[in-house]
Parts: sequence; C-alpha cells; structure tokens
Amino acid sequence: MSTGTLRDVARRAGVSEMTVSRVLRNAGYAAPATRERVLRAASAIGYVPNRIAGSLAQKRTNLVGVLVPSMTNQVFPEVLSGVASGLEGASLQPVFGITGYDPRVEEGLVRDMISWRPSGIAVAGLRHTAAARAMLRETSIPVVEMMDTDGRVVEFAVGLSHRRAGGIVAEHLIGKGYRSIAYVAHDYRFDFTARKRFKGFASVLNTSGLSLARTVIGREPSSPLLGRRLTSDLLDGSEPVDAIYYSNDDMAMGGVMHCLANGIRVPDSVALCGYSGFSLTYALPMQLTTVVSPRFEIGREAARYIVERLSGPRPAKPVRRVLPFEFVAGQTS
Amino acid sequence: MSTGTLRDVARRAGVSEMTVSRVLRNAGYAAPATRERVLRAASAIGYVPNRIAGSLAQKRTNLVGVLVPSMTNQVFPEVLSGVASGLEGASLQPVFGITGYDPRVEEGLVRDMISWRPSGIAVAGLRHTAAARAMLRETSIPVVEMMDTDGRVVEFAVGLSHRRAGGIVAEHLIGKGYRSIAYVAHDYRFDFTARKRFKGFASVLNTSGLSLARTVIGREPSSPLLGRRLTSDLLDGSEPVDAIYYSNDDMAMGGVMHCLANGIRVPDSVALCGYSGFSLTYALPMQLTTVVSPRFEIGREAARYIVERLSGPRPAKPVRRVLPFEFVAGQTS
DNA sequence: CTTGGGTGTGTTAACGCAAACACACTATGA
DNA sequence: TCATAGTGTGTTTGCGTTAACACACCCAAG
Repeated sequence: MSTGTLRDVARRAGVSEMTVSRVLRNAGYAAPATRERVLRAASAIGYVPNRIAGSLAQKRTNLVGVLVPSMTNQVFPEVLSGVASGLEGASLQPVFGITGYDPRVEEGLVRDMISWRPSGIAVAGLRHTAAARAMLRETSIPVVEMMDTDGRVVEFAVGLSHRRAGGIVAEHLIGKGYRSIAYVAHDYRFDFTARKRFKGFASVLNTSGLSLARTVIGREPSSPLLGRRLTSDLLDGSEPVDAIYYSNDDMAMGGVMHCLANGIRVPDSVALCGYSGFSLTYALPMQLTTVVSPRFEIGREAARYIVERLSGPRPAKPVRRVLPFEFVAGQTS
Repeated sequence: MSTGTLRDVARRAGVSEMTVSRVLRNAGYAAPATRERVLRAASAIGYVPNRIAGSLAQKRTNLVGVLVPSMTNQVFPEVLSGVASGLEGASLQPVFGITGYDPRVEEGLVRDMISWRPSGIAVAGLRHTAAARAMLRETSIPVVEMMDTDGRVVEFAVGLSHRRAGGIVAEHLIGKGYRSIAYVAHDYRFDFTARKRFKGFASVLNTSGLSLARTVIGREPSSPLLGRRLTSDLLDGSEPVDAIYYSNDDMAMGGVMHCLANGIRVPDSVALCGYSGFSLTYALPMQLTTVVSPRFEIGREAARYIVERLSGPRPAKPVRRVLPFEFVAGQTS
C-alpha cells in the first residue's frame, strides 16, 4: 500500500487537510480535541507525510549531498561519520554519492544532487571538471570542499594542508639523521591529496639538499598487502635505504608487517612513516610514526558550516578552514 | 540563484514547457531544430531539472534508502560499496542513514526514508522496533534486511548465518585439539551479529562437552587497541588458555599485536581466531584464522534484489538469501 | 453593548514537472 | 483524392503539500 495522504487522514478525522497538516507539523493553532482526533486518524492508517510534496511546496529540502571518492578507503567513512554528527539536531539528512575518484562521475553526481535542491553540498577534494565547478559556483546553496586546502576553492574548504603534512615528516626524518630516504606509494593517479603530501615531502628534502633514494609506486589502490609487497621489493633491492615514507597508513602498515615478519629491526635498520593515524597504528607492537589527520572533524566542520550558512549569504570570497593535524613521532623512526 | 525552471527554458527557446520537458528527457518526438534550440537555451541558463517536482508528478523517486549502524566499523562501508555497485546502471541513488546501533534512531530513519517515497529500502540487521517493523511491512516498496539471516524476516534478507560462522570456528579449534578456549569481545550489547556468532560458537563447544575457559567483554566499541588490552588482561590471568575467539577481526588484530609485541608464540602458546577477513589480516606476519564475510556481496545482492523487485510484487513469503562465507584456516591456529 | 485581539478552522493558490489528451501537419499508399 | 499512420507541439490536469489569506467564534477590556 502506497501510504495514504493528508486527504485520507482529513476525511477520517472529519477536518480539512490544512488542519491535519497543522496538527502534524505542530504549526499554528489546533483545539485539543481536534488534535487528538487527527493524531488518532493518522496513526490508524499509518500515515507518513510525503516529503516530496512538502519540499516542493516549501521550496526546500532537508537533504545535504555528500560526495566522496570511495568507501573502502577507511578515511571517508570517518568523514561521513563527522558529517552525520555535525548535521545532528539540524534535522538535515545526508545523501551520499561515491565518485570512484572519477571527476566525470563526480560531475554527474553533482548534477544529481543539485537536482534534489539540497540544503547544502559537501564534496571531497578541490579538483572538479569545469562543468562541476560551474554548477557548484552558480548554485546558491552552501558548498563545502573537504579534505584539502591547497588549491582553488569554490566557497568554503575545510581540511588540512597535505603539502605541509608531507613536509613535516621530511623534516622529522632529516632531523633524525636519515639520509637515504625512499617513498612507497599506491596508485595515486587520482588521489590528489597523496600527491600533495608527496610534493611537500620531496620539496623539503630538496631544500635540504637531499633527494629521494628510491621511489616505488604500485598500480593498485592502497592496501596493507600492497604496502608489504612493495616494501619487500624495495628492501630487497641493491640500493640501501634507511627510511621509508608511505603514501598512507594502509601502505605503512604493510611495511611494518614486512619488517615484523622478516626480523628487520625498526627503526634501527629502517624507519617507517605513514599518514592518517588509523586506530590500528596505536595497537602495533611499535607505534607508527604518522600524521593524524582530523578526518572526523573535517566532516563535522563541513556540516556545521552548511548549517550556519543556511541562514546567511555566501561569503564574498572563498574561505579556507585549515584544521591542525597531529604529528605523532612513534617508535618506527 | 535558485536554478531556473522549465518555464524559463521554454520562454527562451520559444516553445512550450512540455516540449522542453520532452527534449530534456528524450521522451516523445522533437524536431531536430527545436531540440537544438531547447538544448541551447537549457545550457545557456544552466538549467538543472527539479527532481522534487518530477518525482511528485511521476509518483516515484530514484532514491534507495540504506540504513547502517555505523560508519567507523569497516564492515558497513564495504556493504555500502556493494549497494552502490549493485545500483549502478539502474539510475538509482542511495541515501544513507546511520543508526548508531540504536533501534529508536533506526525507527526515525525508517520513517524519514519512507517519507521520501524511495524505490527501495535496505536496512542492516533483523532487529527493529515494532513500529519500524510495521512500517517496513506495510510499505509496498522493496525492503531488504542485510547481514543476518538467523531470525524473523520482513520481506527479503541477504547475509550469512552468524550462528554457523561462529560454530565453524569452534569446530576448527576443537578439531585442532584446543581445549582451554577463551572468548574476547567488545561491547556487543547492540551488535546482534557478534552475539549470534558467539552463541553458535558456544553451542558447538557445549555439544562437544566443552565450556569456555574464560570470557572477557570490554565496554567499548571494537578496536584493535581494545583487543590488545583485553588480550593482555586475559593472558596475564591465572587461568591458562590455549585459544582465543574474538568478536571480530578488529579485536583479533589487537590480540595478534599483543602477542607479537610480547614474543608470545602463536599458535603454539595460544591460538587466535577472528571474524570478517579484513584486508589487513592478509598482510600480517602470520595470517589470521578468520571467517571472511561476504560484505560487498551482501550489499550488491541487496541492491540487485531491489532493482529486480521493482518490476514485480512482494513475494508471498519472506525470502532468505544465505550467502556462503569462507573459513580461512590461517597461521594463528 | 461594542470592539478587538487571540484562537481555531477552512479555502485558494502555488510549488515544478509529466501524463494524458488534443490537434495540426506531413508523407504514404490505395 | 482521401483516409491513415506517423511526427511534432500545445493545453489541461493532477501529484501532495504548505503559504497566504479569509472568516467565524469567544472572551475580556472599554
């Protein structure tokens, strides 16, 4: 049964549709007796309001569109948790889309989202197709770009400086005296934040007159298994290496596992550094040196911005909210 | 600017709204010249159709509601990936909600979802409030319950038998000769699937005349760190234990880390078994004995069922689709 | 009494779109 | 030449709800 309408409830309660609407929304006046009859009638037929009609009439929805590249990369579910948390109490409902790191898919999803006239849009990353960017720019609803702050912003960006997050690890390794440093990455062709961390890392190295001893880049998405394999390849090579920077913690974890499995002393024999601060890194036999990204906070701040911005105009200039990250000097370096 | 309407495009192209509607939807006839003018006008003003109005007129939406308890538990993002994948090509858009393992929150979200008149609803778990169950039963749209198949089903359940998944591990451990077996769990008050695995596990033990040597249950959500702490507590105790069954892989991973860190020989000193088959378990120094749950497939099959069911009526009797799981006898037992 | 503001309820119109129907025009074959 | 089937376009109506307005009633203050 395709749930009844206001009209059905109205007839049953012997009042007009408007009265039912008012009672159910707690808007305007209603005599106690009437209210009672309406509520009884509504629950009798299991009435559930039709928000489509409601939204059309009100010219607004309680939806917030959220686009992320992937769900299997642990980072984004945590961002989504943050979004959900930030939206709580604002009676806004997140609608998620997965772009698969493909800007054209993203463009389609942006259009889809906008076609629902949501109360806000949050999208991961600063890279978009020209068309997607245009839609985001032209719409009047709040638009947030999450994760990254190094680049061109449409309206509001919340995230961290990946360039800086990469740089700080390089500084740490150099300071500790490591000189033969390698970089191990997953296929980051579309993972622009990983790329920026690498750039920041390499740039600090260069500034110090160093260059990467080796770079190993896989052809798969990041995973501990890939990290382990590539680490094995790297350390088996002739080139001696005393420290490895990984594209993220999934990869670094694989490195840790390789070393544990093969009795390679960390950090004496080789130092390992990652990025993210996944919960597992705290349970390792030796805590991983990593940069803890504020993923939950990014989502929450994105949501909060949207909620606040609903009662005001778009800022004249794009705004960047750079959240701090935490560098954890662990026992692997 | 709140995007224009069909009327704006129609005026600009000098045709009626219906003609614009037809051209943009590729429905019905349109002269090439007219089509051209309409498309030009539409893109000139950056027209994006209003799906709220469209859905109201068509009495259907392209939304599919998906409710999961959590996003930080790695399992559910993978299920969502599966849903997204299964929905691909059907031009259906998932809308996600997070219940936080709270049946009352779930009830609210079910109502919210239904108020959008989605094309389908997929919800994790078989436990619902009476009201939520009633709504799911009364609606005419396809309803899928994911993850679990041991219990009362509304329309269609896809998942695995957690009872069986627990049982098989017990059989394995008994077969290997372990006799002093402990159970280590997170706070599973609302994690019914973990509970069912435990029941299946314990029941097989009982059948074999064994009982659990010890049971340690934490008061937090599952995490490797909790697993490590509880393992440490357990093994420090006086009671000798030669095998541990964990409530899931997050917890088991913590156990592995504790043993690695403290030079405890696995499985000679103690065997460890988990549940899930997270990617990291394949990168460990010794592969974890675990049950690999078909999480992606569960999501995908849920989506596929919804897509198929759209062109037919609800089955007369509830249907259970029990997916196979894979028991991986690793190197930790 | 009157007047006026609070209270309770109904009527009308609009939200933006698409289904259904209507109609005009064109080419085709009998 | 005329019916006929296709092609192209417009008009009307309705989807289920809410905003805006209208109105009737009641009680209290003047």
